[in-house]
Amino acid sequence: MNLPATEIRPYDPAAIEPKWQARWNDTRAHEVRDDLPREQCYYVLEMFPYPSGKLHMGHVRNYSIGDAVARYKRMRGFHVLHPMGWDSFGLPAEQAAIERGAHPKKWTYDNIAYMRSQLKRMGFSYAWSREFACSDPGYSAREQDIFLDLVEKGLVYRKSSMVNWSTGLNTVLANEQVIDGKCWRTGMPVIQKELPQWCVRITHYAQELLTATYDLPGWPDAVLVQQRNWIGKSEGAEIDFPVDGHPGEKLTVFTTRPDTLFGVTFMSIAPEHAALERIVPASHRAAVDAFRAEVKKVTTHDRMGENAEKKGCFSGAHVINPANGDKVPLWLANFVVADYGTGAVMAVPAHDTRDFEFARAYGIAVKQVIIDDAKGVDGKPQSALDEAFIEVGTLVASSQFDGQRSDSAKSAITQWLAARGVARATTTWRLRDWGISRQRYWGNPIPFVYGERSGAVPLRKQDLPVTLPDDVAFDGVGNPLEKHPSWATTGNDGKPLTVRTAQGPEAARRETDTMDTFMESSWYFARFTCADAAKPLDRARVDHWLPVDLYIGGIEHAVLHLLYARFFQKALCDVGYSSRREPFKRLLCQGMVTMETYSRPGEGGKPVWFYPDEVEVEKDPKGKVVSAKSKADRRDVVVGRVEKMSKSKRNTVDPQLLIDRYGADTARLFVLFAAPPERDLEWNEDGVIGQHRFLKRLWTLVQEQKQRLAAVAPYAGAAKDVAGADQAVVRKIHATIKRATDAMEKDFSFNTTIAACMELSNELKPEALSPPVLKQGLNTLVRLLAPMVPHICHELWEDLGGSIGISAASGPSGGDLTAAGWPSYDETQIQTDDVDYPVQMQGKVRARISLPRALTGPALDAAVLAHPDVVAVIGDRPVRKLIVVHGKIVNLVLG
RNA sequence: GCCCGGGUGGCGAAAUGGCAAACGCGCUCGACUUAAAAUCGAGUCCUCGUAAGGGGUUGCGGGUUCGAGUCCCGCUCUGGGCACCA
Repeated sequence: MNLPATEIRPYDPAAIEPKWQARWNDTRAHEVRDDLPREQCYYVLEMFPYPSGKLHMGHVRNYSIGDAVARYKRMRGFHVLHPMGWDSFGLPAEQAAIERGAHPKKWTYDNIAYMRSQLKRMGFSYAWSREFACSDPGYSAREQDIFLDLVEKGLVYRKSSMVNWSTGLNTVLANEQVIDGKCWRTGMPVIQKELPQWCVRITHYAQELLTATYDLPGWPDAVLVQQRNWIGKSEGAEIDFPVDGHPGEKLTVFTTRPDTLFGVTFMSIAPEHAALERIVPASHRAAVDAFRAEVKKVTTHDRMGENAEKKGCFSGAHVINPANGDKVPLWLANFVVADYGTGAVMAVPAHDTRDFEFARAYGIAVKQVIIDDAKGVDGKPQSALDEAFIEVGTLVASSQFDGQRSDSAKSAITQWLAARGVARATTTWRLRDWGISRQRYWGNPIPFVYGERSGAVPLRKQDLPVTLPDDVAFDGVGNPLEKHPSWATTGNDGKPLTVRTAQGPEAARRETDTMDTFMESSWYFARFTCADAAKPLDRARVDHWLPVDLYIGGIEHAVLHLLYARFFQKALCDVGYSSRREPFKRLLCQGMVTMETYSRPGEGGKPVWFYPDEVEVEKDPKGKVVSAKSKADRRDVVVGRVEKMSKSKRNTVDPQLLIDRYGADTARLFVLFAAPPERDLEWNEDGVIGQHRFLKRLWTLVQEQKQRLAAVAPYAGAAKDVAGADQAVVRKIHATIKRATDAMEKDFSFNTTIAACMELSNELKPEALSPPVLKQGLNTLVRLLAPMVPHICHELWEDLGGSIGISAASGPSGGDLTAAGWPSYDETQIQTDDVDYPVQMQGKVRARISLPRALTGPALDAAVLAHPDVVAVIGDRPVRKLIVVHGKIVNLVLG
């Protein structure tokens, strides 16, 4: 009894989506209290965005995943904390100021306003009352408080050191921000420069950061492994080598292979090493100075990158091997890193690949002291090595250690030297302290001042916050704060800035560097638990909500943000703000949204990028782009590789177009359906139409049936009490709920959840079903889809009378969809009475037989063998083996 | 070089060791329409065959198993991370 098409309300997302968004907003539907039992609470968080202008596809994917989880958990009866904010300090704001004169603050907050409206238009269920931006005084000022707490705890120090200097940004970068020797933002070269820096002592937590990675079962292994590699613990020994002809002078090396000590034939040392001043003889001074100058000229990448040439220079000095008294030459080497280990390395060409190459190049002796066990131990070294032997073996030519295996000899040799006071067992870390000084305006000021005579002094908490001046000029060179006429020298009271000393007030100048923006993202998840607190953090609420139950974001943050955040949380504990030492219990790393890039070489080799809609592409039959032309001038552009969508490379697709055309629900459904969350998603929106059709079909079906179903109670009985299509659909309903629930609980495979819902939808044929079963089917679909496509589901739930049907798994009952809850299923309702067993022989299905599910064991075996179709397959051959897997399959092995 | 992923139709992808290709896109045919769009129905891995039906197929080569896309060994291609780190 379908109604005439003209009377059916068409599916109009532009009408129903704003309607529900307004209702959620007006009823503060997604706010949450902080005082409910923790086991009933759930904290789900997506990495907050940098307000770059507008949402991109990666955001839409990230937040659609998070919102589906948040809404699902609410339907399961949890009190869900699902907040959103803005990582709003950062370089692009300043670039905008330089390029088009927009003030960073205005540019940033305009972007936030627009992006907030986009998030609301997507219908994401955030607790908006907790929203903040990192550049808000309420956040940045409290971060300054925390900074002073860290200072007091000894976790911040000032150090002059070689830093990564971005020639593009005129600022310092952390190691993590240097990619292939280039700036991670601009791609411009990074050089080494000596500069005073504020450093945060992340290395203090190196061991804990490492150990705890073995106790984070909710994190993907790939991320944990990356963090372990980054922390880079290596155990070995420091060994002192006296310098020949300089009594009292020694050079200390760090090695992980003390077992090879008797094979040392030279020592290599970093060109920057301070001891060189004292020990290089006059005869070699000029050569050494020339070498050092040459090394200093090139960038770290050119000096030590994968294609860098190994270069060395003999220092003229010799050192004495403490194990055997050998006098070996000291070489400067460009590949020795000054700030790892001790900046000097004992070189064993026979047992180290790099030393071997260096020895070959400079004609230095190779002395073998470890013999490959596999080649037989005859107590003599092989005549000549053609490559370094770096495996475990047996020691030779090593005095009293001859015959020991190299793994046990490590500690034996270390102890022997330690007893003489010339070596110590040591652990060295790859992880360095985090330099946070940035020569930039749009960041959080570092709350220090420099007294004229007394040097760096932290501000007192009552003198905080340090606020940025608004009247600054941007010309793209250096730090605008430094060039401001008065800011650095004026106190909060407007008077000249001073520090107190025993001798009275002393004129002072503010630190003009600002903090690395990774500082802000290192504790925002904690601030969301108590965004209204007067203190930086309210310990009770932080401990109530942390650790975040599920944190969702891009895999590209595996070592940057995710390591800093773990460190910061530990530091916050140690200054008293929390007792939860790990911030994120479970981590879901969504794959990147990728797309081809289009470019042309521009001035100075810097490419000029094109947006996808500025080019016309030609595809091969597989859909791969083979060539492209600019629409503007009809000339070819270079089709680059498929990579992460990013504004700088312009390979972005604006999600707003999708929303405007199909609505937020379709956009959400599509990004969830296109691939499982952790897989990279090469953008192609050909499939969007399928998701839109599905929603439209569901909509139309409900509109057509709602009057017929108005007074009908959904079927709530067992499958066996109905027949035919009804019975099949009841089973399907339970099976679908099971699949959807498993996906939500186990692996967030929304793509298969959606597929399961489509299958159920395809079976809901009104003319074949009784009204109660049809209503149960529609109710179930609406509830299962609600976390992913909330607007249409709320609307349809109303159309269906808001009734409940299958009992809610948990949570209160009522007419509201969220309160109605997630449907539960009954495993026994899924199974049919008979099982269709495929009968397999030699890997091929030869027959299909139907037998009662109740049959098991020997009775089932007998029934299989007696079945006429099986008898026919067997023929007159003997049955060597019969495997019957109950409920699954039959396999015959014939003679 | 080392450490992680991944390789399944024309495409996005499914598949607790148990009937490979569910679901969707695209495509073909049909219905509705003056027509188009929208919508609905049927078909769509390859191959032999008019058909019924047969054979083959998850990057390559081996192995374990009654049974392998799935587990093990070796290779290969590919994406990502780390890297003269002593």
